[in-house]
Amino acid sequence: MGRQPCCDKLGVKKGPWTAEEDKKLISFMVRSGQCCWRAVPKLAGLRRCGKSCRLRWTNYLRPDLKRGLLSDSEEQLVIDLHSHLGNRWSKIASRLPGRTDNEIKNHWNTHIKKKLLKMGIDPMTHQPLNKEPNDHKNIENSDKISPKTDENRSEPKTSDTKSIETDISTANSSIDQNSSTDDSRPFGSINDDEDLFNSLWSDEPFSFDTISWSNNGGGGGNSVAAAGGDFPAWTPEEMNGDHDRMFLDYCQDFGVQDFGFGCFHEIGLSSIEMNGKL
DNA sequence: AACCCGCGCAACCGCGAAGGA
DNA sequence: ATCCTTCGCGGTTGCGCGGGT
Repeated sequence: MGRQPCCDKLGVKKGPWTAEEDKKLISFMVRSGQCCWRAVPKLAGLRRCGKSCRLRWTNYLRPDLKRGLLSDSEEQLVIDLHSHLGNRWSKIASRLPGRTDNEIKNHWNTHIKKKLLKMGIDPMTHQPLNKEPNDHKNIENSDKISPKTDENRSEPKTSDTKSIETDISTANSSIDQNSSTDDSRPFGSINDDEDLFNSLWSDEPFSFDTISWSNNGGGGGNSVAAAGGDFPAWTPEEMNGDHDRMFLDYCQDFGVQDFGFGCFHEIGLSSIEMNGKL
C-alpha cells in the first residue's frame, strides 16, 4: 500500500523557519488554538507540512518554553530519569517543565553523555564502564535500572515493572528540591515516590506542579512536550495577568517583536474574546 | 585573512500507536 | 476485523557558528 506522505511534498517548504513563518504560526495558534495539524499550514497560510508546524510550535514557539541551558538540577534530574526510562525523551521531558523532548535529547547527546563517559559511567546502562558487559548478574541488575529495551518499554505494568517499582527510587517531584547536587552520586538522587514512578510508566500526568497550562479539560497534554498539543485555555483574568505577560515576555525574548508583531495587545484582547472557544 | 574542524541545535524522517470509519 | 488518517516519538541529519591553526 505504501505509506502516505505526511503532506503534499510539492510546494512544501523545508529547512529553517523564517521570522515571517513563525509570526504566521504564532498568530494562527493564538487566534485559533490547536486544531488538526494537517490543516494548520493551509489555515495559517504556510507552505509547510503540518508535521513541521507541530514541531516548530512544540519545540520552539510554545509560550511555556524555557530557554537556555539546562540547570544543574535539571541535568541531574534528566540523568536520574534516563537511568529509569532510557531514551524515552518525551517522558523525561514531561518531568521538566518548559523543556522539550528534543531539547533534552540534544542536551543528552551533546553534554550529558560526554560528562558521564568522563566520569567512567556508561550513559546507556548507567553502570561503570569497566563492568564486563557479558556479566549476566550485571545485566540483570542493569535491566532494572535501564528499561531501554523494547521489552521493558512495552509493558509498563508487568511483574518486571513491579520489581522495578520496589527496587527503584524515584525522581524528586520538584526540580528545586533536587537542586542540591550530590556529586558523589552521579545518578542517584531520586527519592522514593511511588506516585511519580507510577506516572512515569503510565500515560497519566503526575500531579507535578509546573506551569499550569490548563486545557479545556481535554485529555492528552500529559507532558510539557505534549502540552504543545493544547493551547492554553486562558481565562480573561489570566489573559490580563500573568499568562498574558508571560506570553508577551516570551515573545520579546524570542524576538517576535522583530516580526513587526504590533498586534500583541490585540492578541491578548482577541484571545480574551475567543477564550470560550479555546 | 582564509581555511578547517568540531560542536550544538533546529529540523527532518520514518515508524508505531491511537482512534475513527 | 480491517483499513486509513493523524499524531507523537526517537533517531538522525545538516547547517551555522566559533575556535584553532
